[in-house]
Amino acid sequence: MPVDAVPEKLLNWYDAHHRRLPWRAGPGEPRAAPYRVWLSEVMLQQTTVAAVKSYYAHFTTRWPTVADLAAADEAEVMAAWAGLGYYARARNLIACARAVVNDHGGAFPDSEAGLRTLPGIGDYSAAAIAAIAFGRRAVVVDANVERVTSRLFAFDGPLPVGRPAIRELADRITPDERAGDFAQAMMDLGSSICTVRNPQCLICPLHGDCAARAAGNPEAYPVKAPKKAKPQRRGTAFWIERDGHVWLVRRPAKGMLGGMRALPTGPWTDADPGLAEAPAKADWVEAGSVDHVFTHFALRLRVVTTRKPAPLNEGEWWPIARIEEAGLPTLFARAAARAIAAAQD
DNA sequence: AAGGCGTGGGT
DNA sequence: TACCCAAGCCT
Repeated sequence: MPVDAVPEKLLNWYDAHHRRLPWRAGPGEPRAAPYRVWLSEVMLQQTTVAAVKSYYAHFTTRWPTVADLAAADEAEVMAAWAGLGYYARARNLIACARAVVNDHGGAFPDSEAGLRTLPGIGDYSAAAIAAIAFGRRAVVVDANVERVTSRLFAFDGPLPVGRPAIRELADRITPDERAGDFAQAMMDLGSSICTVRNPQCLICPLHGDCAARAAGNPEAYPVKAPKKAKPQRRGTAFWIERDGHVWLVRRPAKGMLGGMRALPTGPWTDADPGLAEAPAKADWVEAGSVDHVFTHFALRLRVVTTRKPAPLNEGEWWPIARIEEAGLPTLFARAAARAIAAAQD
């Protein structure tokens, strides 16, 4: 099926129907600032537009330039990221801002290769920023592009092995001009029309060009390798209270929820660890448990509380009335809510 | 290079 | 309900 007309059709559709998003250039503005494009792309990695919006607004208000972010207090940035997930992104965000200021004179590299060297910027983000912020011709491949492209060509090589081949197909339809708009058009199309389930082929601008549509099985693409089962793990969180304050720790920089404030916990294992590795000697009171699902395992976190702890180290007393300002990841925000609710029973 | 790494919305 | 999945990156 010939695809020569695909770029023009898609760009025409984009001109008429594209989403208005805070990080996109407004009318009369040719391109958004590289800092804003970069910030939005990092936030959008594996994350929905709806979830990103309020975080993007806060970050751009609190840190309007890359220099502001480079000079920011790390703990404040991590707390501002709390709830968005994939916290390595926040650590890399700070490292990247500092690299731009220290190694690139405060300006983002304007090429895909230059961007690719920065922390937290991989193949996708480098291509997206080069195309959207700098007008470069780059082949931008995210999950939307993989879905649209695999359907367009009825490409049935299973992911992730088939990924390089899909990139070749995407390269074939990427125009020399307006590659940034083309990429965003593919993503808008993927999010609104060429969806994972129930694609709206009847209103798709590429209806007549799509091999999967012609075959009547668009939902069959992309083909994916089977996924593994999620193990169930168990752990215990310790809510230690004194004079209206709770004891919080900071998790190690690497690993789950790395660098984030948290309630103390013991190890997360396949059996209930109980009170093993409690941070203090105390008479623990049950406060219930929280079930939380991560990318590669599910966790049942038992919450226990005390108001009379033995001495503690390496942590801080945080006012319970302002617990939402601690920047707890969602797991611990839920555990905290459980402890507070239990105290009122 | 396969697996670690969050969360919330949709079906 | 239980599952799927999202504008991926890093090691």
